[in-house]
Amino acid sequence: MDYTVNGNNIIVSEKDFDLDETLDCGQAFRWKRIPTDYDCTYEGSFLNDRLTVSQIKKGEFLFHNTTESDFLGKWVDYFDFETDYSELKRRFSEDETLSKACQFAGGIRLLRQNSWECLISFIISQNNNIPRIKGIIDRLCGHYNGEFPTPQQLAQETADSLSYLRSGFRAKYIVDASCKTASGAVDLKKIAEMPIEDARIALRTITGVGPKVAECVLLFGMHRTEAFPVDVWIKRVLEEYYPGGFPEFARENGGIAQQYLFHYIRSNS
DNA sequence: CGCCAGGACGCCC
DNA sequence: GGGCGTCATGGC
Repeated sequence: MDYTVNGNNIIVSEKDFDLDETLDCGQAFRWKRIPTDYDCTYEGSFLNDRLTVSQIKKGEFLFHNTTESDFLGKWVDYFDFETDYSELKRRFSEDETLSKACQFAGGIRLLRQNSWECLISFIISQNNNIPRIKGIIDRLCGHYNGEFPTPQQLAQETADSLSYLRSGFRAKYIVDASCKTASGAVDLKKIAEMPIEDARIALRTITGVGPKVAECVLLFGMHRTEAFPVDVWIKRVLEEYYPGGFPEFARENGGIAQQYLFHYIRSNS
């Protein structure tokens, strides 16, 4: 990744990055594509830091109204710019299917999101579709001045008081996750450092967090790249292309591989 | 109307 | 320990 300061903006050059593929692939739900003259532009936020970012052309990006210190201090980490995805994809390409998936959607990066926001987001995601997930999270943040509520704030709510979300049966899961996080019964910072099997067990003490949601929180919210969420699409990939098991060499970054495969199989079905 | 959506729970055997 | 109905909501 290279960058230059240009007035109030930062210009970023990174070939292993595509805005649509990264921000609209189902790993984050609070980015909105807005119409501009650029290839594409997204507005969104990480914690309470808002950002407008455009793709000027393939591999080149404009971070609007961003200081160099904010860029280096926040967005480099969020977009995982210090990880060499070329090297990752080179290693993945030893496998034929993964090689095709990397060529198909090679601009996906694994965002380093906030674990708490991820936990609530993926609880909402269960048995749901992406547009509706976004709508529910939008109503949730809209209720708190556009910012994502804290565990303490949400712990005061009940399934009834959350009815404005229209999140259905998931409301009681949101309340349980919030109470357990606010009370310290669930400590996301500690869970992030645990051996992964212990982390899975700890996350699943929350009602409404099963294998899939726990894996998503580990991968997207704690950057545990060995976490491997399996949904119906990935199950299909495993049955069709990996009857003998997922290749050992790719497992330490299985979650990133999973992102490429997920996008690949969905777009080609 | 039925079906499905990046699932989890409760109950059954 | 696997199989299956149920859980809200909304788009198609």
